[in-house]
Amino acid sequence: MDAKLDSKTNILAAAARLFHLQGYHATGLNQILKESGAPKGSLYYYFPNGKEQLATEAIEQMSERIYVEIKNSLNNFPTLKEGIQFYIEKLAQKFDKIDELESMPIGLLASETSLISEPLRNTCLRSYQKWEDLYYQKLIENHFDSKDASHISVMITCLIEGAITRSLVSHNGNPLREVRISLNKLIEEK
Amino acid sequence: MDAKLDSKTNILAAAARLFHLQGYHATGLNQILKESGAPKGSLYYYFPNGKEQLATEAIEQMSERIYVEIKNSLNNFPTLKEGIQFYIEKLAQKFDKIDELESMPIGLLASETSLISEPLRNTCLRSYQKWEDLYYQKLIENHFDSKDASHISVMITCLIEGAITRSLVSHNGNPLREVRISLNKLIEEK
DNA sequence: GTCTATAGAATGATAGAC
DNA sequence: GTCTATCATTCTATAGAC
Repeated sequence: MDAKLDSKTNILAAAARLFHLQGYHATGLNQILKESGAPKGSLYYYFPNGKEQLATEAIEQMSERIYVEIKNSLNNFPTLKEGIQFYIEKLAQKFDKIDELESMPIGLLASETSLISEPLRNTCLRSYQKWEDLYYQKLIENHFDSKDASHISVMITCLIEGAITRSLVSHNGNPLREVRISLNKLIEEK
Repeated sequence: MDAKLDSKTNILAAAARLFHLQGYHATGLNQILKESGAPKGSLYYYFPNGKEQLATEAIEQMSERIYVEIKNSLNNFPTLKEGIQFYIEKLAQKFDKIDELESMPIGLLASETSLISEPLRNTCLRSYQKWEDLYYQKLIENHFDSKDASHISVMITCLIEGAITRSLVSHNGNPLREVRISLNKLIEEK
């Protein structure tokens, strides 16, 4: 039973890593299978809808991982302002050593697939909304009104995704740090 | 002579459109040729370094087009604050009718290629820096000090790129409009 | 149920005819 | 110089052996 589960787990783990690092179209099923050690038949046994299903589940897994990471970051501090600073600094550090980068949020996959696959677009949309809800709830706790809270939540997603792209091109986490500073101005204490 | 130039021009125009809409790996050379009407031999005659060279020149062309668009937007207004609002609103409108979208800035290509091609990464980096220099110069004109101006310039790039991704996933330009509002707060008058 | 072998199409690239 | 025909490779997906 463990072996069975491991096969599916291994395929999904390899897929998640490669999809988020290289993108949807740059990642072949053969590469995923080679890295996971599983044969091709297993992939279509566990993921009968092929590449699209594999990508959907990979995004969901990554989404959940980031959700937990954000949640933990926010829980360490009384305000969103402080928590988000901590989270972004951790993110920035990943981009300083670009060679060791082994995962990043879903922006690349979202951009690649939003125009060609409704299931993948919806998965990405739900991910963003789940993260934004974490920000939103924390802002409500911090006595922001609902309208401001929901505005700032979307802003944070945009800022982080854009800064990730910009950091990737710069080969360092400095753009993320610029964003971190700006968020201080954007999230005014109530 | 016109025919010669047209062949190269047509290939590049089709490539620029498809690369920016679909991404680097999702766009095949055959698709580019089919859309441009040119035969495959011509592509390798005009772009001997193949797909990578074609993408480089496509990004440079798109970069220049956006540069002019930003420049014109800023020239219409006395302050960066007002000019950038105008530019972003124009951008947002493109995402409201997602089916008619026929080009968007370079974020997707940048994310796809920054880890696998130094020439493409450098082309993207130069594009971002050229746009940021427009913002920077306008801010200096508006009497911002150099440090603030350079910080805000990078911020704007990150915000716009992130909001484009977010708008793509939402299938409307609202995230871009949220960003537009926030920029009012982030660019404080001096 | 697990996996091998392969189909069928598309990819980027090239050689060589005209 | 311009373009056609084809290369080897890789892609996703499937049929069928065990």
